[in-house]
Amino acid sequence: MEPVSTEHVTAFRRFNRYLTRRIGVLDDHYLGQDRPLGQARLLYEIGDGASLRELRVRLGLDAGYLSRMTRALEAQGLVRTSVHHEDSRLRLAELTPAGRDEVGEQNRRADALAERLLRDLSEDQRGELTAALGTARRLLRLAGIVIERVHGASADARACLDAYAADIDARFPEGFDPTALVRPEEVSGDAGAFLVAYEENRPVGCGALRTLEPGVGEIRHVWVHPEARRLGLARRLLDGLERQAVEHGLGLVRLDTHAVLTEAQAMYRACGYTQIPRYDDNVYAAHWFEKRLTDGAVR
Amino acid sequence: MEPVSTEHVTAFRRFNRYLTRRIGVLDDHYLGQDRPLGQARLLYEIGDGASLRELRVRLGLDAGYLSRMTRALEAQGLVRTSVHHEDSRLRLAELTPAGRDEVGEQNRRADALAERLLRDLSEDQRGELTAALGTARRLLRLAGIVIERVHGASADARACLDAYAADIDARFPEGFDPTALVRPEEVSGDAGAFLVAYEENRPVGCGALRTLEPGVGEIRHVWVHPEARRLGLARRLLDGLERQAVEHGLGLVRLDTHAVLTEAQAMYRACGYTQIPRYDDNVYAAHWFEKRLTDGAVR
DNA sequence: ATGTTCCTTTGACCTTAGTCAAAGGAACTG
DNA sequence: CAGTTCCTTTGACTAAGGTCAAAGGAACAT
Repeated sequence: MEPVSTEHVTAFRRFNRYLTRRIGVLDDHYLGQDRPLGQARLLYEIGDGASLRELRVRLGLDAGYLSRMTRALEAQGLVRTSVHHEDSRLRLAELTPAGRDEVGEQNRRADALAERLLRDLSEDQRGELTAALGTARRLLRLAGIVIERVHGASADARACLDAYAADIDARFPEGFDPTALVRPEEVSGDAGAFLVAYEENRPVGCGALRTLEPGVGEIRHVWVHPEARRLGLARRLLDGLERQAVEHGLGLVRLDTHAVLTEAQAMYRACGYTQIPRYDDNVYAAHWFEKRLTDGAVR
Repeated sequence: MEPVSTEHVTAFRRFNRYLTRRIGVLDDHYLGQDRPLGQARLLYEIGDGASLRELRVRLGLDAGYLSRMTRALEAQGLVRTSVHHEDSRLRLAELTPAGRDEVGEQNRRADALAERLLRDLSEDQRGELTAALGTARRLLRLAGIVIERVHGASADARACLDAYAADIDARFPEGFDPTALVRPEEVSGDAGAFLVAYEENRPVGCGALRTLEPGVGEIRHVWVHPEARRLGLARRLLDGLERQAVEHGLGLVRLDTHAVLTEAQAMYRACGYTQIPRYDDNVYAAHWFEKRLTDGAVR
């Protein structure tokens, strides 16, 4: 891993310092009106309803503390609680109309604050700012995603593959038959690898590597959750799979793609893959690629 | 003023929310170690020494609260206080070596946090992020600067003109004689205008408008503090001065520039000024420009 | 010199934020 | 169905953050 140069660290910290000075302080106190911060945040987080358990985890609060705050909001008529239908240990919280008003007011104030901040810029400059913040957010999100190797039969792996299958079933004109997916044992242990990308502990992408023949691997099922697209995550997954291939002694990797996945093809080309003739009988494939990973290896 | 489209407001708020979620929470608790936040912030703010009064204003704290916190830090051996030489009502606080260590540790932790955040990006992506954050900060700073009309003899006006004079004295090969500056009454009331740009209540730029002859104004002394350059502030000042000109019934404005101020010349051209022959006997001027502000006026 | 303003300290208080442990009811496990 | 785990509530505390008013000393204005 290349070291992070101080230039970038400094730039990042400078920006944070500036932004917190400029808005962070105002933000909380101003937006929460005269309501305590904790309550304001809780109100906001309840949103369209959530169980206390969920809220506890999301906000990282002590159970007792949360219980009391919820009761306080209830006493103010902003929140209504009820018992979960199926699991009566769980308590659900939802906003009353008054609570919704309150959150709406919070949002209006935040908007007004942002608007006041942007007002003195020209429309061009606002566009430039929006673009810059978009880029920054995209990169920070990408930086926050961790990729881990999991067993092909793990719950997260299955969840990703299910989402992947549903996704391409909708995109391939001929649909997609889930039995064409890799079997868990093909992508686990010495046979291959399965990578899952996590954003804030939620799986948002995956990729599989299996062995085609000695020294030759195949990359399959590179998928990114719709909400995590356009971040550059697919490249990172591909990168991770290639590293896995090398570790598995697979100096050459191949992959195929469906005709409709044109962005994927462009990505593979950009990552050093070259088109080759059909190497399998995958009915969904229209293009085949390969990439040599280890130098000097003679086949 | 053009309205701010919701797109930009939303983008800005989304970014803020994201960043606070991602780092804001960690930041404070993590960086302050086991020291209370208030104390950690105070320590950081004391930096190379400051009076309690200054700190009170900067941090927006209650006098009693601040007094107690300072004493607490003093008791921990992190801060030393003394009485101001000239005004013995004021109390000065400065860091002891131990306090400096503590702040150093805070900084190291903040750096480490930033570094961990950036580590998983490629060097290219880090560069892109740094650039985006730089752009965002530049624009936010610019948006936070307010331009006000002040009297030409006011303290802020004089301070800006002094800085301007010193600045160009250093840049003009032949130096600059401050008696060539506009007189206060030329740029005040009906005769003209003096604008000062404030960033967080500190003057960071200025510009003057005076009447050359009926219907013709002259823009002079457009200056931006070195730390506020490259934000686009000069343009905003110029803009403000042109508006003042129109309000003063000056449909045509002229200005001159010194040969060495090439960026300024480029800016004037970009803002619609056209070069004209010498119209004054300013010994420092090498180029003369003018711009018509009101349509249809016949001269 | 005298009244006013400014800065800091101190005492008295209050709210918010957060922790810990005990306990009770519901669901899950074998 | 017995034991365990999970979720919530309650009581008992503590620390931190923050406010208000009174008071004393220093500087400033006239």
